[in-house]
Amino acid sequence: MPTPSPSALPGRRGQAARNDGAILDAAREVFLADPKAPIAAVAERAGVGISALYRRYPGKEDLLRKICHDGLRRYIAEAETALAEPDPTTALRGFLERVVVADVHSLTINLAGTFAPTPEMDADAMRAAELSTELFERARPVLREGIVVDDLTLVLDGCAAVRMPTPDRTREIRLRYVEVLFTGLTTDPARPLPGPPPEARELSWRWHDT
Amino acid sequence: MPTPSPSALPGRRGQAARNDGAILDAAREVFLADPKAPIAAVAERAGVGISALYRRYPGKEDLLRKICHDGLRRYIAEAETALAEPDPTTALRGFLERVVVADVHSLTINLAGTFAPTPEMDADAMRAAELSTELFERARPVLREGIVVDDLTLVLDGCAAVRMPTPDRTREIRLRYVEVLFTGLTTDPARPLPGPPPEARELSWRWHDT
DNA sequence: TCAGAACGGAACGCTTCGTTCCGCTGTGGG
DNA sequence: CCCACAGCGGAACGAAGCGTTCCGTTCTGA
Repeated sequence: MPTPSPSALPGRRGQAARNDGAILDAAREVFLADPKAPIAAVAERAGVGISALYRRYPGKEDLLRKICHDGLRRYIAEAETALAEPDPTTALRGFLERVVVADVHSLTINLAGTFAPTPEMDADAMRAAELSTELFERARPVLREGIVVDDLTLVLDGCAAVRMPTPDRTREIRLRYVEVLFTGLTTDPARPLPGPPPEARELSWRWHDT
Repeated sequence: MPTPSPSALPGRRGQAARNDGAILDAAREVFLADPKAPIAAVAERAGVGISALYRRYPGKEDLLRKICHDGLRRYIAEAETALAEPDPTTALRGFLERVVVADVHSLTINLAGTFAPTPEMDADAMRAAELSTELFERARPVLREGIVVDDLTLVLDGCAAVRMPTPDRTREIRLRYVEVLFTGLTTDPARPLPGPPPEARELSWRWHDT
């Protein structure tokens, strides 16, 4: 964020600025593939030494937090983008697709519990919940009866679980999956939905170590 | 399987027979909650010492294999049960529901790669694939155009990813999820399914260490 | 020219975990 | 009525993995 210039300035400073980005990219990829990956794997993928990591972050947990918080912000941004779309159905579908493609939810799920959330993250999480709810409420008329906001979380959980040999293929298949799920959400057969719907309380348990 | 009597015979022999079952149950629960759980956690949950485990299985991998193979056999049994059902739609839906409730797929997914499959397991896996295919082909007329057998695996992947604070609640929510997915699979909107469908080759990669 | 920012990577110490081992106990066949 | 031993509990061991620190090196920008 406070990086003066993205990447193009020369010399040692430029190298350092480029490393900033490389480390974050590497961390996202590595921790997405394996949430328990060693920090050395991140350094290797970024093409830097371990000390380049520790120069920027006091410890592993801080890096994890950063990655996760960035994901949360991305989620919020996508929700805001979706709310600018006039048609509620298109808005919700597009939102789900973009969140799935950005792989934001995988981060949230896999990294939950591995670090202590900051108050700022709690605030952002609350905002994310508000935006999701608004998106959901707008689309409610086209949704199957009985579906609740927190069902969206489960849908994203399910999509995040789909894994293919390559990241590109994973994206393709997840979009296919979103299509099936969205059809399921927006089609109302006679049959009622089974079981009590999920509640927010049941979904936040991941954040507190068992 | 070759256990002479389930649990009711007295004395040391009976205790041992009861431990057999307790260890398997504990292993299923523990490895379901955390595939990388230490073997000591299994012993503790079963209420036995570590040596009681090593008396029965040469090593951790063997226990993992056993649990997973049992799950695969359960899968086959459920598929055969489903094939006895005359109505193809009911058969497929019931099959998915039962596999999800039995949590068989979670085992397969989470434990894949942690042990070397035996030839017998390979054979059973092939048989499972055949049965799934037959179940799928029978139901094809009611399925959305473009859906393929291997999409079923993805559906099960997604359901297995849903986690709730308690096992009971997890089952309930997963069934809700199956309902939504099944509706998505059996409803055919005008829109075509995106992306190339999954292939078997893409789904078996989990079994070979990366 | 040179102080020091930035870095690479070896080394350290700690934790975790699979496996082994030893000593104890209850039992069932003789 | 015994006692050999199946069955077991859990401490102990050794290996492996990982987060973090530390030291030597390089290159820059004032």
